[in-house]
Amino acid sequence: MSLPHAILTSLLEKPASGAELARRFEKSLGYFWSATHQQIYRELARLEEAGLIESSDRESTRGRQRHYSIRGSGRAELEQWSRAQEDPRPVRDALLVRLRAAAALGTVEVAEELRRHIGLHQGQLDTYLAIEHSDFPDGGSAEHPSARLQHAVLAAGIGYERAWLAWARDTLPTLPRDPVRTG
Amino acid sequence: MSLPHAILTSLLEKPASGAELARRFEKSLGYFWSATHQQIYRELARLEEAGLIESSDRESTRGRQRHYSIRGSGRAELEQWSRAQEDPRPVRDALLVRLRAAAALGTVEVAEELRRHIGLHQGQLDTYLAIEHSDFPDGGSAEHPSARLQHAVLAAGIGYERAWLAWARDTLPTLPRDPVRTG
DNA sequence: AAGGCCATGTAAGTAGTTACATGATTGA
DNA sequence: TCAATCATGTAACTACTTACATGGCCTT
Repeated sequence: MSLPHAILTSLLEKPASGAELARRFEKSLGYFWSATHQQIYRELARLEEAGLIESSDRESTRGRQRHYSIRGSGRAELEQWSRAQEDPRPVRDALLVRLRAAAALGTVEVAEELRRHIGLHQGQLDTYLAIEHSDFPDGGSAEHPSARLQHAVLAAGIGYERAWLAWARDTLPTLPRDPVRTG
Repeated sequence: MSLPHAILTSLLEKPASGAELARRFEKSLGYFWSATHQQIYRELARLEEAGLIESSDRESTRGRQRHYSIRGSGRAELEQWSRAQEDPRPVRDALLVRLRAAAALGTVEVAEELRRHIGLHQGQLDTYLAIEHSDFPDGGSAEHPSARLQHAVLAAGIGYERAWLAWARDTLPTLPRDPVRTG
């Protein structure tokens, strides 16, 4: 149940339209809780219905921008949720399922796909590092508490990608050789 | 779309009943692709309908055990899927959303909950390490290809938990102090 | 005024979760 | 024999995905 709370958080940081929220999810929030614009619009409608947020235009306005901001009850809901206990959900990684399938089948070539994923994860890591460089240039010592938390969230993403890449680079050379290519 | 393929993989390793599959998901497969028994039974019905697996008892047998095994077409489907390209899904971590919410709210105590999660992740890591110790005692040098892949999958889980714990232990001391407790 | 783009939205389908129900087996 | 447990299953709901639709605005 994190999507509504992610939206409330983003609106608390700054009021926005649905499309603007979708853009924020694309480039920051979505790194650890992704959402499509369809999910966002639906959730905004629910949150407004529940009285946790309010918009400039109460009726359905197709095509016209509609600005949302958080209400007091929304902030209260967010405080309560952020204090609650909630266990971590287990990881889901389809690539690991495929590796295990390959192990069971005994014949399948997986090195190529693993290399492709290494490229994708490296790209994600580079993105995180670029954000860190631009948003937290001073290395983290002198930040005030809220910036520290934001930095910590980013650091989690960086740590995850680095661990993934380290694992993949350890694993790759242990795999059966793939067919030699000409050239 | 990994659940049916995870089930096919498990049945390829060894035929099983639904409950036995649920137990396997509990203690190994589920570490990177979890599933409840309800999902498993539903998926088994679909896979049998599609002709990819077969069971001892064709009719609905409430209460009585029903053994499934994979058919040739199921193995073919699994081979095709394990060869396919499929991009990684973005990470979803509700705790990071809560940290970001706490940063935006400015007042919320998060250290306690972070410590609780450290305990949970440490427990998961210990579980993985125990499995590694019992299933791959020789350190990984002399394993044959299929065992190497299985070991690699386990190593991914270990690497993930270690990275998470390292991040959390770096982050914890940077958080605002929580109320001093008596005693 | 027409074409392209942007913002908002609808619809349908799939996946995952939570709560509950029923028949079989076991063992006190 | 009856309570506990196990195996299988149903139902309802929520979350997420994919495909498509509509209205407004901007540019030419």
